[in-house]
Amino acid sequence: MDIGEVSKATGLPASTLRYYEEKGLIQSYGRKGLRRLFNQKILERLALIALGRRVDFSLDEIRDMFNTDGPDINRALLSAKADELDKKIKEMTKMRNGLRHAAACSAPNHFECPKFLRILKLAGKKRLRQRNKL
Amino acid sequence: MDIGEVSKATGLPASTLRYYEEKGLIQSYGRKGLRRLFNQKILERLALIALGRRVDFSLDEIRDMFNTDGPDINRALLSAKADELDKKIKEMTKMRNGLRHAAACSAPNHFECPKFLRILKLAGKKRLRQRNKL
DNA sequence: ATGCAACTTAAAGTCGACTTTAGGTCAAGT
DNA sequence: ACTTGACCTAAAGTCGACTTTAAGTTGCAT
Repeated sequence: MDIGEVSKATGLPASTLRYYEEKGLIQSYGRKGLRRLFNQKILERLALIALGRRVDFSLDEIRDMFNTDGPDINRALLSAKADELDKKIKEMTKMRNGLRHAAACSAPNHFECPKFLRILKLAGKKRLRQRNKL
Repeated sequence: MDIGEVSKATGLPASTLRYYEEKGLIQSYGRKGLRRLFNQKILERLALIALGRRVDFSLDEIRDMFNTDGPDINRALLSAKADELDKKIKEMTKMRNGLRHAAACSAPNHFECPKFLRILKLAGKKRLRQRNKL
């Protein structure tokens, strides 16, 4: 298939496909005249790249994950990436819960609502509490 | 507190704080000469901004979420953001599971391993199966 | 054989989120 | 009074991920 077909199939502009090739994320299997030729499995790879982008991997990271040279290095990289995702999933979950509360909350400034802040685990400690029991 | 203290307390460079002020994400309560003066609660707000950034909100989005003018508009925005996060959490979970498998998988090309692709729900359908039962 | 839509390249431009630079001001310690 | 380090502003620069532009080439339908 030529670049236009890949573009149509994926929704990505041809310029993006050329850019991805230049960066080493995809390859064409040859040319017809000047024109790049891609085979079917590019579509799967592009879907994978799109998913990677959605979960905030950089193009360089994605390219590295495709590189199967050092198998252990790759394994470690994948693991590290999984850990990173795990951390982010937790933060996003916390934030989502906070936002759900804020959207339902009657307080006029969500962002000072103690419940909201507690959900986000921001500033739980009351500072300046006068005359603390000693 | 002056900008240097805020910077020390948060780890953010002063230039970033000025930039955030310029963009309307934070305010100083006044000046001493030229120098901005911030009060304590800036720290909480900056922590919130940092969390927002971590979960991929843009500065404009964060600023909008702080704006409590149209209470319903704000509510709708928060809800929409929560939905968006939910969607992303699901994608990230899928990707994390895929990566965990890939890191443990014996196959040399993780990215063509059918199990991996199935976890990511990419390309489940075998195309070109010859002589299909009619 | 001709036309032209779809391709090609290299280089410049854009956008968000900052950072860096250049040149200036000033509060506070000696 | 003087120095100096921390602040100030406006403007330019950087980085990643593309997009746009300008100028050229070519497969294919007529």
